[in-house]
Amino acid sequence: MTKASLYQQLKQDIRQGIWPAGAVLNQQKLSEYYQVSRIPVRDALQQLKAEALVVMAGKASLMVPPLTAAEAEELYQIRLQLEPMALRRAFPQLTFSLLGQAEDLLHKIEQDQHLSAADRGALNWQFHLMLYQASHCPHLLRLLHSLHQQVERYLGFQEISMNYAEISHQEHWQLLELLRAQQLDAAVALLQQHIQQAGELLVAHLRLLTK
Amino acid sequence: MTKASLYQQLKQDIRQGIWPAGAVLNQQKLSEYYQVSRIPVRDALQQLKAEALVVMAGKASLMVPPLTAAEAEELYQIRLQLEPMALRRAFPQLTFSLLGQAEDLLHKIEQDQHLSAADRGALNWQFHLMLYQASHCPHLLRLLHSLHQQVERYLGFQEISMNYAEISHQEHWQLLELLRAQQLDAAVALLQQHIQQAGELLVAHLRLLTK
DNA sequence: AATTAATTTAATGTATCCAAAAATATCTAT
DNA sequence: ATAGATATTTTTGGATACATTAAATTAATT
Repeated sequence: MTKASLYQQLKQDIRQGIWPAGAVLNQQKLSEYYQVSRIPVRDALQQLKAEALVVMAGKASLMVPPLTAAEAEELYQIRLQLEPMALRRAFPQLTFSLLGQAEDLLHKIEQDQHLSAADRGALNWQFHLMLYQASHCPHLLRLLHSLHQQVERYLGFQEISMNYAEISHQEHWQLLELLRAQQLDAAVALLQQHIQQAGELLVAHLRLLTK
Repeated sequence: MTKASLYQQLKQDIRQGIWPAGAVLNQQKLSEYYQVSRIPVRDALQQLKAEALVVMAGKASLMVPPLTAAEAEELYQIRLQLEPMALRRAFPQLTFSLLGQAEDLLHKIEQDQHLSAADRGALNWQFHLMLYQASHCPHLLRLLHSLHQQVERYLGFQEISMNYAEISHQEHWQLLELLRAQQLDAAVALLQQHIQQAGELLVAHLRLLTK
């Protein structure tokens, strides 16, 4: 288990609930669990902390942040501001090659019926990223990637991702069509609606759970 | 030199050009310079890397990222999307106490004529933050803070910060007035103009320098 | 009985040492 | 002389050991 992969592993394990929301992550436990010394654990935690995938709990300890409707709402609002921007900036440099690669991803999602929620989520994000990366805005892409990782923690709720998968998928095809037809404004409008809708669905669900 | 302060110190020293853009930061040099072992240096670098205040140079080495017009433009565009959002979300919870504290900051900037560019920048940001923090959006505030730190690296160009200081300051007073008068839309419009103008000034200056 | 102070326990922070990897310099062959 | 390969040096990554600080338990006092 090398350093970069420990970071990846920890992140994945947080997503998958091995270290659930609210769990306190101490270096010793983690170093025993992953069979490494505390040093790489610290490095990984430091990185995760900077991305807010773990947060301070008390004065020196770290924990997996709890899931709240308020946080989900905030994250989606930020995406709602930034993703349209990414699409607009990518648009002039979108090539048919990129659009084709994006289409390939959609086909892959359609064909593999037995995808886990996590895998489907990853592919969905790859689709979005494929479009955005033509923007050549490294900071923006980094931010969006980070936001998406935080949102991903909420997608453990199977009901949501299942309910959402179909609408979402259809809208992805529409998005591609609009981009092919050079209809930027319509594409952005669709994207906004797409994000807002997903956010509202998630928040509504979370509010039900916590009441 | 304790851990948290080493991180702060390094960040400040990068801002102040002790480690200039393009400089390769190796752990040994830093640990000698700051008279600590490599471990806290590594921690600090890891954190800075996650915030993109240092970037990979080659396969395993880190460097202070170069300053480019393209990056500055990107950072200001992101701010332009997020800060209006922060202000809108803060607005309903803005108290006269907060507005008063913001006003105090403006007075402080006015009175201390002999402020360094860095100190002035810090106070300016505190002013903005004072308004935004009522939004109670931790992620948004964290993002904005991070963006601001990156932008700060560009404010070493004295001409810019001087040229900009006066306009900026006047607009800050206007912003406060509009908020006191409950004119949210006008305040947001002013804020947008304020950010865009600052961004354009900076980018124009950078393009001149690199040509 | 409750609250605070003190002591113990546990966790984090740091230093030194060793191993692995990367960057650099050197050497050979064309 | 240059390109490639090899050896050397430098630098980063990781483990163990120690110091310091935070947390928890216990004891003492009101």
